[in-house]
Formats: sequence, structure tokens, C-alpha cells
Amino acid sequence: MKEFIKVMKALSDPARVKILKMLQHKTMCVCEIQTALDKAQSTTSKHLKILEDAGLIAFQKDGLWVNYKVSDGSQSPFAASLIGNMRHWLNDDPEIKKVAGRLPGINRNDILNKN
Amino acid sequence: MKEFIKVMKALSDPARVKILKMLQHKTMCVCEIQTALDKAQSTTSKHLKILEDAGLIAFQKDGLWVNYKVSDGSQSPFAASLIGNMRHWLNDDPEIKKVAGRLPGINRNDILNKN
DNA sequence: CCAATATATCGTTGTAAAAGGATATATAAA
DNA sequence: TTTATATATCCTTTTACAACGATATATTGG
Repeated sequence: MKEFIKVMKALSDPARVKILKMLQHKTMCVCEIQTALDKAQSTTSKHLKILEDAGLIAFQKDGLWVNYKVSDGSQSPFAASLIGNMRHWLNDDPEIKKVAGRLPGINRNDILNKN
Repeated sequence: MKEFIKVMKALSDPARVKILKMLQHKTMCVCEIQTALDKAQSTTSKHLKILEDAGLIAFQKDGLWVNYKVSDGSQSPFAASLIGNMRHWLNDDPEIKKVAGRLPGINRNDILNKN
């Protein structure tokens, strides 16, 4: 039950739903996700932890960067099923389209150069 | 997005998950659900409203009683999909088995006679 | 070692959500 | 019309969660 609740709670917040949908387009580092969401870095990091804890996403460290991607679903059958559904769900949602539209213009090097 | 979040939030609480699973066994009135959950009547009623609002359950009035049942899913494709998954999810969960085990011994007339 | 930088964690604040008691509503029976 | 009863709503309290700034951690480059 606890595992199931964790997955549902993880997908009960619009920011986290957006993160999962974005990662289904491409692997992203924290600063890219933060830029796309337009939230504070600490907020972004916490959302990522909640999604990872639920078995919905995974990460791989690469030097200073932490690259997040969609999980393979092996940690939780509930997560696996929801991940599958999310691929076709909400593709026409205005909020999702808005954030997805930003993706092509976002990459870690541009974010670097701007500061 | 809002509709999706509503469904996820509705299934983010153990009591509500139990309610949906119970209703997949049989139609129940509020007092039966309340007895099975061992929660206050007002609490039970509020949970039912949240589930109904998400399109996961529906009700039918019959005199003083209000009979709740699983929704046909027509209000929300997200709800429809989750309802389908819930039929095979959590059947082996201890909390679900405990509450499901009580079902045969619960009916509105016994609840009446006990008071 | 020191400086810079990407990310994680901590502490705080405001808001939402869960709980139950008390009350309101609606229907049935007398 | 009065009484009883099943359910919904209101009110209040406690707990959980989202947000952000500040700080800590870890890695890279000088």
C-alpha cells in the first residue's frame, strides 16, 4: 500500500507531472529542469527526490551534473504502469505543451553562459 | 491537468483506496463503508465526495440510503484507466485483505440492529 | 589547497488536507 | 406534523506539503 501511495502522491503535483513528461522527451540535468519549470533550485531538487523515491525517475551523475531520466520501472509495477500511461496522457494539455515547447531552447550550456 | 491531478490525489489516501477496492467487491451504503473503515461518518462522507468528484465512484439514492458503486469511467479517461488497474492491484496487500475480509460480515441491517 | 559551480539539504512560512464532533438536510414512519 | 434516521455540511484542530532563501556537499579546474 505504502509503495502505491508514494507513486500516486508523486503524480499529484503539476510540477512533478511536468517533470516526468519532460523527461519522456529527453534526459535533463537539474538546472535545465529548473529553468523549464521556473521554480527555485531547492524546490526542483525536492520534486526530483520525490519522483525518484516513487520509482518514476532515475539519475546518473556526470561530474558536477546530475542527469535525470525516466525510470525503467523495475522498482515498482505501479510506477511502471503509470510511466507507460503518461506517454500518451496529457500530450494535448496546455500546461504540458507550454513546458514542452520550451525544451528545444533549453540546454545546460546556455544556462551557464547567461550567468 | 486539473482533472488528472484530481484523480491522482483521490487515490493518494489509503482510506480512499480501500473504499474503491471495497466497491469493486460490492455496492455499499455510507454506513457500511464507515463500519469497514472504522472512521467517523463525516470523514467517510468526505472521502466519498472526493472519489466521486474525481469520477472514480458514483452513487444512487434509495430512500434514506445512498448506495455507492464504482464509476463506469465515462467522466474521465484517467479515472477509467485507474479503475481498471485497481481491479488487479493491491489484492495481496495486507491492509486491503483485512478490510475485504470484513465485508461479508457487514450489512446495513446489522448496523441498524446494533444501535 | 583554493575557487567556482551544480546539486542536495536545512530551516522557515504559508497553505492544503485529514480528522472528528456538532449541526443541517432529507426521507420514512408513526 | 412529529420522530427517527442516513447522509452531508460546517467548524476547528492537527498534520502534511510546497515554496524559497541560506547553507552544506561534492566535483572540477587553477
